[in-house]
Amino acid sequence: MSTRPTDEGLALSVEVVVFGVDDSDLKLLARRREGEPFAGRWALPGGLVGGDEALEGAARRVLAEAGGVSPAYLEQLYTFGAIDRDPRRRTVSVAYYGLVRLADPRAPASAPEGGAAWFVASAAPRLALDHDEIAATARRRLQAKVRYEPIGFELLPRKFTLSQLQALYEVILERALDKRNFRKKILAMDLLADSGKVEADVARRPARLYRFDERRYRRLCKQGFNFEV
Amino acid sequence: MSTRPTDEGLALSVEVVVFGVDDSDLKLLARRREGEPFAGRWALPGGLVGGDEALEGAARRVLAEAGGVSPAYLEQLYTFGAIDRDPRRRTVSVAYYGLVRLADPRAPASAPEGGAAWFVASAAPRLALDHDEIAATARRRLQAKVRYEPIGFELLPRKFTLSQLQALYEVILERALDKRNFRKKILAMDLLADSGKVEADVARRPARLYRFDERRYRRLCKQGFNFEV
DNA sequence: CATGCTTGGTGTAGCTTTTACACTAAGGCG
DNA sequence: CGCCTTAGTGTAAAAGCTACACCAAGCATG
Repeated sequence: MSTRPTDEGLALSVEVVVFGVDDSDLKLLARRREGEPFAGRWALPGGLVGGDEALEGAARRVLAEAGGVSPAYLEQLYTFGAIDRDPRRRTVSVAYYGLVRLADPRAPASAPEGGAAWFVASAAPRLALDHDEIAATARRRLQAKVRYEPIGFELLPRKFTLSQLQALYEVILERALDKRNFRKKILAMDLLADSGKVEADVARRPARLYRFDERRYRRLCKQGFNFEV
Repeated sequence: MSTRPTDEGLALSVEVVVFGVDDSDLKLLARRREGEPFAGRWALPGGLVGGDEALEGAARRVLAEAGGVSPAYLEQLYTFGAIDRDPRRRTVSVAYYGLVRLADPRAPASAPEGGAAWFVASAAPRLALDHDEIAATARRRLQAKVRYEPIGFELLPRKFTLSQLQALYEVILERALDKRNFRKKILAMDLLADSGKVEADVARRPARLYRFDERRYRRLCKQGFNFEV
């Protein structure tokens, strides 16, 4: 029965798995490690939690530092605490996962700052420590959660077409969806507001642009509505 | 940007929410706090994580210490880290939740050891610190999870009747279920093995006793089967 | 300016799943 | 032997899901 006190060398950190969607790929943010061990290897953004810092605050801070990213959605994922997950010292890591709008002009997809880079999630390099496991857990969680909570919208620009939305779900869920059924279902939920506008600068029939109506969503939720795709 | 190093007074603990079902109530294990602050108040079993101790191991240890309980199911719930959640010092707490078979003769429902006691979950006393919030989170998680993973069986004796199972789901989900539809659905999944036996010592028509067939469940899962109630 | 190329946008029929609902069966008890 | 209690069973209507194919609109090209 192990009762060595906590402080004897136990460290607490956060790691953050950030997803974005660019065109038709689910992307993942990684950065090169600066410190030992595994300096120079790719890893998730992360770092120690300050003694007077909230956990989610620490997650946002490490993201701001690594890549200058500010996620539209951020949720605690799981806490990884295997005894030997870090070779230096016992480190317990609270993992978060987040979503960012890559298509937004404000978050240039290709060039995050500070040694960070976006990878297609299914073709990312191996990450240091147990970060591959953390990323895989985040991916499964995203896949599950996107089906019963409308968090997918956080990955699109504010105004989007139904085709963009469908493509997004197809990328995350890794399977094709029927166009008519998808549109029927989404529109029937009455969560999208028609912006009245259409796409510009496309060499084909332009599509209508919709917005996710968060007020209406919250109102419906109170009445027992359940999002599901 | 807060970067005080982790060790400056940051403590890591586990807290465990244990559920059991006795007759027709969902019960919750609590114990009286020994140390300050809030000595003598009811709280969740919990304690500091040893420097060389796994998180789940710590959860099992504190349960063994408080009440002598050994849960049939145990899962990490969430990590609570609000800066002021413990008045003494910054404490980050990894919460777990677990299920025990109260109806089992081996786990006497009424008399756990060591200052611990079972409470009907909806009528438990106020718990110290943020433990009410932790317990509420666990309850929501159990409610969600029981619907798409067959963990409810961990709360019943090994052999059980369909009425017991239905009553269990009604208690956890807090709503009535239709008897015929429930039986149809559960039996159609082909996860229960008829034990061939029936209840004894009941003053009415005795019901068939079933067992949950875990081998078959795992086999079906590999074929893409999804439990759902 | 006509043609073609590309993606947008729409309805229906069959099938599966879910819901609602009420009576007989079996055993112990008095 | 009659009564009490819970066990155990089927069906019909409604809702939801799946599969599937063609015309529309705008731009580009010759």
